[in-house]
Amino acid sequence: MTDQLLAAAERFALTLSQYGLQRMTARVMAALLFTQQPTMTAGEISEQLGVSSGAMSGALKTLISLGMIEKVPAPGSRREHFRFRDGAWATLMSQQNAVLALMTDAADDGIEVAGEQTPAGRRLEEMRDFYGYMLREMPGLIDRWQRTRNP
Amino acid sequence: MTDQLLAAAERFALTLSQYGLQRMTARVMAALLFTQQPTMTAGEISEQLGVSSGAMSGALKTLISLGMIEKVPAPGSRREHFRFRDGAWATLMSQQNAVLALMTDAADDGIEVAGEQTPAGRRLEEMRDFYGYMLREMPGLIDRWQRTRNP
DNA sequence: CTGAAGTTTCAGAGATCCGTGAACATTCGG
DNA sequence: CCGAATGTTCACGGATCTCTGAAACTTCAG
Repeated sequence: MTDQLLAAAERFALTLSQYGLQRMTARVMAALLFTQQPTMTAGEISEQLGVSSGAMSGALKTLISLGMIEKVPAPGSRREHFRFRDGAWATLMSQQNAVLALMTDAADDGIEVAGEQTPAGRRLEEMRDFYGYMLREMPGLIDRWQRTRNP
Repeated sequence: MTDQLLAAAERFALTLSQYGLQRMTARVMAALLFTQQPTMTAGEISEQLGVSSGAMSGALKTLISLGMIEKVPAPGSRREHFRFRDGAWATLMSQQNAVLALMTDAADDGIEVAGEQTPAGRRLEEMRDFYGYMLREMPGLIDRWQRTRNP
């Protein structure tokens, strides 16, 4: 693993962490994305990043729950191996749908309290309509991408 | 403004802040979204939320730069009035395109360093392809929504 | 069954982030 | 112009979040 590749990985992690992802989670994701090995063990990652095994455990758990990485059934001797999942990015984007649904619901709640024919009600209706639209359209969009991959 | 509406606003702000938005920014956004007035002044918002004017200034600046709210040219007497912008949500979603572009670029960088015919290169190609696809599709998606609004 | 390697959990230290409050700047009515 | 009302900036302190380190737990080879 060249220094240049390591540097690119860290740069990427830094960017991600500016967009809401925890720093350690971003670094671990980057490590698994940029490594030339097919998989890495928790120990390898924590050594490469120079962080404790405790931090590893947390970050790996998060990434698994996000559907970005997966445990690999240990080929032979050692312990847990991890790898970046095929289709991880599409999975990540799909999970945004939950957020869209949340926004739609929040708007509905607000409309109920505010009343439809009020300033707040009208504002909330625009919000509900927009997120409702996105919620209907996104799954198809992602689906179409997946179909171009696996025809 | 009923207590019930205020409560719904705070609940909404809390949700937003769990998804990356700063707490204060989320609360101010919620106040302007849920108010029954057409506009609010900075003073009105900070009083309603019980926070300092300093915090207001920062939050309002952020929301303006995000394209979520706008200054209203002061109808008559007082100072700055603010209101939630028409089409704010679509604007917000459009700004995500910058993130998509960033991800695409990061992948390109990585591929250049890693080489195409390597494990890292192939992983990064999937990433580049996915974000490239989203980047091409999103503007049209949002455009179509805007066209249904203003035919 | 035993012990070593690996992993998870968690309390607390350290770092980071955010809002306050006050000083400074700006704007507009008079 | 002047000055009162409003807006902005920023250093500081408190709140929050994150990582470490160590102890407990798990798993597996022998």
